[in-house]
Amino acid sequence: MEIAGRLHSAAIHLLRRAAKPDTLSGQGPARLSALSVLVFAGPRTLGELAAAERVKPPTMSRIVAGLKRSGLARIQRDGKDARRIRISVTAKGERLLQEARRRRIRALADTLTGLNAAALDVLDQAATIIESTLRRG
Amino acid sequence: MEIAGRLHSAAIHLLRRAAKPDTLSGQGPARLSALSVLVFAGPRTLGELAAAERVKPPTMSRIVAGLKRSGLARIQRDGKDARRIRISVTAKGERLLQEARRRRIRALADTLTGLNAAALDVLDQAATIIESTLRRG
DNA sequence: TCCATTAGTTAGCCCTGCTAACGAATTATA
DNA sequence: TATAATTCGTTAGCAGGGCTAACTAATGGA
Repeated sequence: MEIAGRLHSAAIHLLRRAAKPDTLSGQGPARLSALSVLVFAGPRTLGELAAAERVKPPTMSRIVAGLKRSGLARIQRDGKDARRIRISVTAKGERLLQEARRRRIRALADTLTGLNAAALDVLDQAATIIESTLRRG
Repeated sequence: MEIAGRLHSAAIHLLRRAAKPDTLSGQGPARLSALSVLVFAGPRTLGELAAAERVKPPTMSRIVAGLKRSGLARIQRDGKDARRIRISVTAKGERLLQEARRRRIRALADTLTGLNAAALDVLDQAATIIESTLRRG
């Protein structure tokens, strides 16, 4: 319980710090997050994207509509199952995500510089543990 | 540099998970966060609350209106400066906040229960590193 | 064939962020 | 002192992001 409380607090403060430069991309956090799934995990159906982001299909439907409207993702029909749609990132989308990511890294770099290799390793491991734990849960 | 991005992603997903039980309170995250400021830092004016939460005054104005409508906060006129309003938490508000906080931490703790001692130690250290680093930056 | 299931969309609700524009109160200044 | 500038908060209106309910279309099984 104690670790959970401190982790929660740390996550909140970390995100507040990191959220600022993301607004420069002109895209909200949900779109950037969905875009990063497409970039790092490849094309996905809407249901898969919704599950990965832990939101309901109608929510993801609107997020994807926004990405498409902004030219960051494209929609293709699935040949085998006409109910499914295949969502993939465009060159513009990949560029925008990488730029947003670079800005975010730079913002955090200012606060993370000064940490030694051991401390960075701890953060790296923590990120891995959190992601895998949440993926299982 | 890779670490910052992964940490950001982990924090997003962690908070998204922890936010789930908060919906049981019937209040959104912004209201709960503002309420916690009132509980732990005492009564504040609207401008002070907005600054503490890093949102603009119109946003905080609506959040406070919601808290008042739900009977979680009360508004008093400032005797010295009639432009200012003094916002304080009610007994109901304090009760609701503590319950929501307990639920949130518990939900997070539940997802961490499958982890071994070494993994928990990594998360503990990571929380410490993040908090102290952000406090300095 | 007919019907249940599945995938995605649409409509409509609420919350939360913003800017612009406003009214009221205070403070500074001519 | 009268007036102008500033400050505090609110209102209006926009967009994003979450949800449920209800719908269409396609699939697949009985």
